[in-house]
Amino acid sequence: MSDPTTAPRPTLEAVAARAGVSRATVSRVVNGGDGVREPLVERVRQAVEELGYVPNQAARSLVTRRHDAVAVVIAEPETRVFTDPFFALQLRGISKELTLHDCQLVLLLTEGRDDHARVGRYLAGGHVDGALVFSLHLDDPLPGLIRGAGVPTVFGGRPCWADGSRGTAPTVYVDSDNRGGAREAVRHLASLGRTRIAHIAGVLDQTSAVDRLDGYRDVMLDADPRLIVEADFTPAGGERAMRELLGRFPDLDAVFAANDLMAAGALRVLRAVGRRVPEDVALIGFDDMLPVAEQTDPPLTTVRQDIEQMGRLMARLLLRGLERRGGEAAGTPGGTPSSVVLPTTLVRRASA
Amino acid sequence: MSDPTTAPRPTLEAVAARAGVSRATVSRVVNGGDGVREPLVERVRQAVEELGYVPNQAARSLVTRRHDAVAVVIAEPETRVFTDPFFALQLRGISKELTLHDCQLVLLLTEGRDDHARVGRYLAGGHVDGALVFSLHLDDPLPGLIRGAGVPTVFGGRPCWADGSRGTAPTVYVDSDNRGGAREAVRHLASLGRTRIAHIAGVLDQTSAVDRLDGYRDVMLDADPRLIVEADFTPAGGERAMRELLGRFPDLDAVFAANDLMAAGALRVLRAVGRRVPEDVALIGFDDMLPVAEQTDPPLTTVRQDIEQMGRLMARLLLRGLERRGGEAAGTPGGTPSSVVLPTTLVRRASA
DNA sequence: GCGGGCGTCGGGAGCGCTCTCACCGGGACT
DNA sequence: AGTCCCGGTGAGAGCGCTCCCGACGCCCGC
Repeated sequence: MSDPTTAPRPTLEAVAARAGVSRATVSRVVNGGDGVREPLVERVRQAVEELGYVPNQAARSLVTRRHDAVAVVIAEPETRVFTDPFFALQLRGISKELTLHDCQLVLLLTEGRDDHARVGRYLAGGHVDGALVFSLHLDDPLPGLIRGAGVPTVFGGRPCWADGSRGTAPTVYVDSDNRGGAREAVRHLASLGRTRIAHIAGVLDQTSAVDRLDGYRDVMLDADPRLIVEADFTPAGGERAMRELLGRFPDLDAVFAANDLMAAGALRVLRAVGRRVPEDVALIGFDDMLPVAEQTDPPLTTVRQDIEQMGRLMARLLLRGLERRGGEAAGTPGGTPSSVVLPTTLVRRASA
Repeated sequence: MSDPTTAPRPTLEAVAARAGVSRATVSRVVNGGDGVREPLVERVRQAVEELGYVPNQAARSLVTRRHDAVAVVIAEPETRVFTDPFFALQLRGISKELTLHDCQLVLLLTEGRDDHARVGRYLAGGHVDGALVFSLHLDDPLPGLIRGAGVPTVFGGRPCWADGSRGTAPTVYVDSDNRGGAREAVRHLASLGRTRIAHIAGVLDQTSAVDRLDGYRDVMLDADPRLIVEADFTPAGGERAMRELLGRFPDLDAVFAANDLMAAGALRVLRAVGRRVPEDVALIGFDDMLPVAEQTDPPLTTVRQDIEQMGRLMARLLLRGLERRGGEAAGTPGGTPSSVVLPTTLVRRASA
């Protein structure tokens, strides 16, 4: 706690008095200064400076119905998903972009049903201009709630319903090219002369896991389906899956895991049973989660996605949509911002 | 983007009309319903329900001068520090506690000087009721700015000035017992019969690094100062430091690293030069950063801090301070909330 | 049976801002 | 020379809410 004597903050009125102009003029200057002659602008600026005037956002919002704030909703931050730097990087990207536009970031973390209701109410309450939503699971009710709330929204990661082209309003999302990345990884394994290539999939109620699996399948057109094991994105899950796979196919010579954590688990099992990586079994992960991918022995070859960039893009898309709204109401050139899929890159280290 | 036709949200007035009462009565019901007779309360509640009324926070703030929102300021989220789940967990703890009190979380990430000014302006602008601030570096101007802004604040981690008892206003912070945890780690190494115990310190412009070093010194009272090497909290730094130490003391038999990342780096070097862990050299880290500590080989013995709990506590302390303010203005029993230092626990795995 | 007090309720002012509109002056045009 | 127009400025209304205060019962006590 600091200063308990809350000094009364100067108001527009006070600035106007000091500058010898009307409230309206001060307001104009504060909001860009268009239509005010230079000498007056200067006088007002100085008064603002001297008084340390800061606009009262509440009063402003009351009349403009804008808040210069967007909500970032992160659903179900279980320890597992929260443990990786994914969201931190997204947030950083989002924050940078929002800052550029003088927009605040209201963070909403949810877990469990009642939280969903709370978030729904908050968004519907019109406290923010828009929302950036991360919802990982197929059965998550949150996206539906949000669409109901009528708040402009951009999703992080392709939401589940966005694959079938429903008759619904267009959903804007930013995702990385999970499928393409997976394809590249598997192709790389194939180019190494590997033929028995297994896949440790993530939880298949997430589009990212499904897409990576699809990418694998794109390349391994007629592979034995038993080469695919679904796990849970954790190292322990990766271990179990690896053991399972080794049991089924003692002769397998490559593994593509749907994330680095599972790859790390798989790596431990491989080493434990005496398989050399990459000589006997080549291994590729996904995410390029640095503290893991660089720390394994050997360091992990993996598929990198530019997570911070995803965040920036989400924010940019949302803001663009918002200003379109405020502007010509409709029909402005450019049309509705549409979804973006960012490219991935294969990072070659030692494991494949 | 969704529904472009923004439906006009119902106002207090509308609810009042529908319930056949006055605005004032609706307001009373919405804010707890004290002093309104039951049948009326019920009627109003129903009207609220039917109209889907949500209070306009801006209008409310305008008169109450409260915002039901606190800022979380995270200074300098360099990739290194942002890469570990530390902030994510803190945020989760903070979010949970704030949610309990119907309080919003405004996230402010900063990097660089101009950002500081921006944050200072924002806080001084009175847009939030309080602030939770994470500032890691000794020379960070942010804490000063914030104190200047006159916003109730709780710090995450002991700020640098809080050690000397200045005549300034009391600073409230939440920290974990870095020094005690370090002591416990080093004592554990000693109890294993190790005598040549080295310390890989973190960047010493952070109080956490300094405290951990102090804890080491508390136990190793007359150790050779050359057993201490300052590194930068990264795996690469840990590697360099380890090599340095091995050069100086080929006979060292234990290492306490100020975080898990450096411990992981040290571990790689030890293995590379053929030292067995823990047989030849025992190794302890700090943080219990799961994706690292559990993935190393052998798994890392380390000092755990309950990060989420720290977050919760910070929020609780701040909120308590805020309600004291709003309440009896001053002199309420209980006094100013004071800083809290949370205990750490030694997690024994295989490396020591 | 009557006055004071308390518990409920409504009226109204006003929080600080934006925005519309009326006003005013000067240059260009008829 | 008079009129029109237009850029610049000020006055005033009103955004949706809270909170103060005054009005109105109602019950209790004398």
